[in-house]
Amino acid sequence: MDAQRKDIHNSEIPVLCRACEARHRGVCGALSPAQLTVLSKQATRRLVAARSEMIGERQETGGYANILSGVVKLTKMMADGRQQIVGLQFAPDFLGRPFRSASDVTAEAATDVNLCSFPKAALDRMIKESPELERKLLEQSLDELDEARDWMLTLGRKTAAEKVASFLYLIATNIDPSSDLETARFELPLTRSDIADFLGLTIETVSRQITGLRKAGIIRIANNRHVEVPDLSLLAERASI
Amino acid sequence: MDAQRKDIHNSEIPVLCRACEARHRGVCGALSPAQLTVLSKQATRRLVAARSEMIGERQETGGYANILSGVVKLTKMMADGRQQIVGLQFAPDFLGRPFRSASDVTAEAATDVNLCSFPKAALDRMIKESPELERKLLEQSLDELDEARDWMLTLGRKTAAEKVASFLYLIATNIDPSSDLETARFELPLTRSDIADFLGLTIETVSRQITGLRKAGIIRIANNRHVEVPDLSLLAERASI
DNA sequence: CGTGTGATTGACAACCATCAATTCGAGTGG
DNA sequence: CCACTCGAATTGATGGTTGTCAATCACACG
Repeated sequence: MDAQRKDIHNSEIPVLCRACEARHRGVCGALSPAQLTVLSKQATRRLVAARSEMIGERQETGGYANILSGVVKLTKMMADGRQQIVGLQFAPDFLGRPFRSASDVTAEAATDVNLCSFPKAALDRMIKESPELERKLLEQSLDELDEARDWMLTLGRKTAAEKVASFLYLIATNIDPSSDLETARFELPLTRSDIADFLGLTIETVSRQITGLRKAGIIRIANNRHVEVPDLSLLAERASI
Repeated sequence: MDAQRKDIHNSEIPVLCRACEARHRGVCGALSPAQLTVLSKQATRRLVAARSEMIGERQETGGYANILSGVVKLTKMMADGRQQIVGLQFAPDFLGRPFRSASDVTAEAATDVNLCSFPKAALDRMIKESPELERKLLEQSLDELDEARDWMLTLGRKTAAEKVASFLYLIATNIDPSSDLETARFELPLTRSDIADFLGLTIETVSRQITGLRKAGIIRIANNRHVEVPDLSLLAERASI
């Protein structure tokens, strides 16, 4: 254990991790090269197809994972089938929950998702050893809390038009690769049905609001999924942000 | 044996802390008697009157505090005045945020609130020294995240009637001292206006739904604030929980 | 008694959900 | 290549839930 820490090779980053974003912006940034080496030996890369549930990634047979690419939606469902998306996670977010969870959330791949996943035990051990890692987890959960609360305002107090604009703005600022802060261009990671479940609306209302934004020139759409926003500030205005 | 140890060392617990619930269920449970002593010397007890903002307790001149009694509401407001309560905190919750906050939340006393507050620097130092404390903070923030997500389902997918029932159920299970899990009896900590802001409704709708529950015999109300719930399971049913 | 704040109740309108029909796009097979 | 199918998305017509505006009530306080 301590011998490993002092290993003369400990400045070498494991191959698997070298190009990984999680090492910079994600939780792995809290790990030493030696710890990364230990963890990477137990890590497996997995591709999860869009629309498949990732139970087993979370609660029960709990494992943890970093999102390498793609979008994961966290959903809650009522007994009668009503559904609400309570969170979206993007690369390089960390998936999975230390300790028990009071509430039941289902994780599902919204798009094809690449994961780097670890056995629960391995990471739990590492959490105990490394306060830095725990700090990172605390920071991510505080960020998620902020996001959840921002969205509560959207759900509780915004009109359908504002909700849809808010959603597009959220996606634009989270996925767009070009992101010059003026314009955006991206593929929607969610279906209309997903968007409705995220916004607490119906698919018909979502569709009508999107049409409204398109006719107003705020957005352009091709193939139902490809979106262009010529002026993000106009979109933000529609979202009342 | 552990209980015995606790009793023996009880004499080392600072006077201020002896009867404090935060030592058992709150973050102070993570501190050693020595740490408690250090912290308690810098702690001050404060009474905050209902309806007064507790800015200064959070972000800017940030301090931290434990809630000893009362209810604190966390609110967000839009530029045009629309408002949403994004969280309620009860004793012995911890108030305040380590690190910076991405979003702006205002804390306000819903009822008269008793606080045990510390200077930011003192607790920040202690966080660095004590992984246990950081762990407690992580656990509380994960709990808050669960609560926020539960509430997102309520905000996005429940009807006005279900929302009001959900709210009453939430309060009943958080405040009622008798709490025999069958019946409940309590003082509402929020005004109708607060309830509306919590549920994403108007005060009129809240009032109508409360009247509906009263006429259906699910609840009894006196003085606008005193509520009795003869059968909590009936209330849960109305809330679709 | 008046005044003020919070809560209730009523009448009406608006927004969004529901139900239904149509269009669009991507596969599939004749 | 076209016809067919299937799911997703759009569009339209209508109704219901909830918001808005307004009046009244209840209670506390000067």
